[in-house]
Amino acid sequence: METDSSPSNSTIYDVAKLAGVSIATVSRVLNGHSHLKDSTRALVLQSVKELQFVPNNAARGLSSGSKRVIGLLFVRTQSEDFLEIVQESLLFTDSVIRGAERAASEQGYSLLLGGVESDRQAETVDRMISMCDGLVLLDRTLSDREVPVIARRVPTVLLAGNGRARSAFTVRVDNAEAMSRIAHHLVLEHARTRLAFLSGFAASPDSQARREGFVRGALECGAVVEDDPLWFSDYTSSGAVQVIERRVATGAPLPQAIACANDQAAIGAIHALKRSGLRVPRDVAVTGFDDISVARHVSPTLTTVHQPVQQLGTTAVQVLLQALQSPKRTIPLSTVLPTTLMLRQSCGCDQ
Amino acid sequence: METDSSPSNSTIYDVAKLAGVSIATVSRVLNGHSHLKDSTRALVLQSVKELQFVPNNAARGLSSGSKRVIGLLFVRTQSEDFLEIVQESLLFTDSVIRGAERAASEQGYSLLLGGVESDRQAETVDRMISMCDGLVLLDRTLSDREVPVIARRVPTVLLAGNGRARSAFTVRVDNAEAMSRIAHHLVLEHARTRLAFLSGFAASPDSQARREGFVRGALECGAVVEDDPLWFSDYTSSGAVQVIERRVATGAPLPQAIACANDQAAIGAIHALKRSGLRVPRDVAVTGFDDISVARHVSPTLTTVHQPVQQLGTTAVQVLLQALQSPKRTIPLSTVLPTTLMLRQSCGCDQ
DNA sequence: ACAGTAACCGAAAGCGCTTACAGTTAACGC
DNA sequence: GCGTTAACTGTAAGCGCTTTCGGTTACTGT
Repeated sequence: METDSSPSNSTIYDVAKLAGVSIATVSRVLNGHSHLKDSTRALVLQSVKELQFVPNNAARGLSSGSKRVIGLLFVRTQSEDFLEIVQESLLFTDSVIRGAERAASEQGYSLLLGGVESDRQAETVDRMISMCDGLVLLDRTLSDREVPVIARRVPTVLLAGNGRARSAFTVRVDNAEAMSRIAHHLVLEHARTRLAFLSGFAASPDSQARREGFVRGALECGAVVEDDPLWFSDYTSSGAVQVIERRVATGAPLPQAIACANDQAAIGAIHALKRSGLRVPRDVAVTGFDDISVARHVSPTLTTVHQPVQQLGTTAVQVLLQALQSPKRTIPLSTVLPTTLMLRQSCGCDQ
Repeated sequence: METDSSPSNSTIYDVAKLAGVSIATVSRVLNGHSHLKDSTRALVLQSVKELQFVPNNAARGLSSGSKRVIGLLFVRTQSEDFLEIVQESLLFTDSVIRGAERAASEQGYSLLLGGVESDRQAETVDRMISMCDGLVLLDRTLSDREVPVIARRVPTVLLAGNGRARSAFTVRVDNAEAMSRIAHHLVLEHARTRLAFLSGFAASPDSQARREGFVRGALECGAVVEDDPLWFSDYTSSGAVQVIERRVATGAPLPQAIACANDQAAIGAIHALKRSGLRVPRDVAVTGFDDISVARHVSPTLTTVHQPVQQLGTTAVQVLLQALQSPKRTIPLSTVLPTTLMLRQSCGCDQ
């Protein structure tokens, strides 16, 4: 039993003694119960202030069963090198954290951070479980196999998954729907009928959903999407440059519009197209996804899809807290947040 | 007493019963004590695995006095509007958070986030104190008056303060030293003798320290720094533009070099100078501070000072953990991390 | 064979709270 | 005046761990 290094803080007993009441009464005052004489309450509060008393949260948690902490698990990027994609995911995670922290704080909860590295996963997860009332998992932090195991042990919300998981609550944006809207826009507003989708990692659920939505949207308007493994890339600008160069080298006429899985790729694609002497959007329209901050500063400005990133975090926490506070009431298993189409120059709008 | 919503987790008693030992033995196994028969240890570990037992951290904290949580207090930006300066401080805080989380995790601690809004300060602070073994305070999260009060109640590390606080441990970069080096560089390498410093907020300790170091460095080399209230600004690009415009309007010959309190201001200054028909760095050299990501992409590329932001977070946590773990040993009250001069085009280097 | 010792383990006392339950008092109606 | 109720407050039993202290073995050496 090691003693606190700081001047040992006062306890509820000290407050009770000073106020001349029982600890039960102090506790009731602290927790805002009714049926307390105003004079008693005032007396207790006075003593609390005098002693600078702050209840010990560990004791509180132990006794009440609720620790008032929720945990956020995310992938901790290994190194500090600033590859584009790392930087991007960094911003995404950070914004989610901000949103989550705010939402938790609003309800008197705190947010505990758990960065997961591929090794020592289990350790971190166990630590988080032991400390939190519930968890928010960023997508792809844990493998699909593990999520249900966790979810069975502690209330869990999955963030930005593909929405298929039925083991935990899910909060996400509708990637497919957004891309479908882009397809419609390109076909119906800009009369592009030969299209292509530049994918991110083939294994990425986000990329898959975006592709799927785009193809569906295109078909709905009678357009076609090139189907060639050539179009699979890796979310980076340089990856996109390569794809465009190879595609140009085939000699076949290019599609009239290229939708990219994210903004970085779109920027790379535009760059490569220009270098091949093509005009964007006149010859080829290009769109992105994410609405990163430079999207409105490149030339042409980039048409893309804006995700409410902070709100994803906020909503995840709100769903989790609801689940914690009313386990009985059924809460929708999946929450979908709306995206916003940012129509700018690269699709042909806003010239 | 509310019951856990999830299938009530097993306790140390369950493990003990299953293994046929006492809870004391289980506890000892869990905490890696010696003097345990190997067979007993194995038996207990087997039971732990079987029951998926994870010790309740609240109970642990209550009993041992150490919660294995450290808290990070930062200013929560109010709105989601992305003013330049907000964006920048956002990145700074986020990087610190990343660094702190990593360092905490490495020692088996978790990081608890506490975003402070101007109202409801006390509430957040109390919550953090009640949950954490120690706190890291980002600079200017709390007023100077409050820091000592907190520090007296719980071990505290101040991040990026001016190093004057003697009430708590401090981790920071040496703003003054870095700016002094810049002054030396401008004078000795580029032969600029008439200089100016474009300040941030007048009240900002960072800005003050940077100005002080710059002036000192300039004097050391026999150069002079313009001393005119005109040069006080607000860390923003537009603020810097105004300053330059007013300064140009005076008709007096401009200084040969302008050191700015941060990169945003430097970028604004360069913009304004160019618009007035001046060449950077030929006519006027300009430098920044922070090394934001666009610094290497503007034209001319920006000479500036790079801070090890993640490492600030990491170091703060390490100092705090040392203080927690060995309260007896004296730990240096102030830790100063080195900065790196990024010499690029805007000072005249690297043409 | 027996004290002495080391190695190992269990009993039990808390850590600082919350809350069920059991008072105690004051006010009220008849 | 006496039961009845409402409004308060106190007593005490835990919550699930860690750790002190002491007890039980199982070896030593003689």
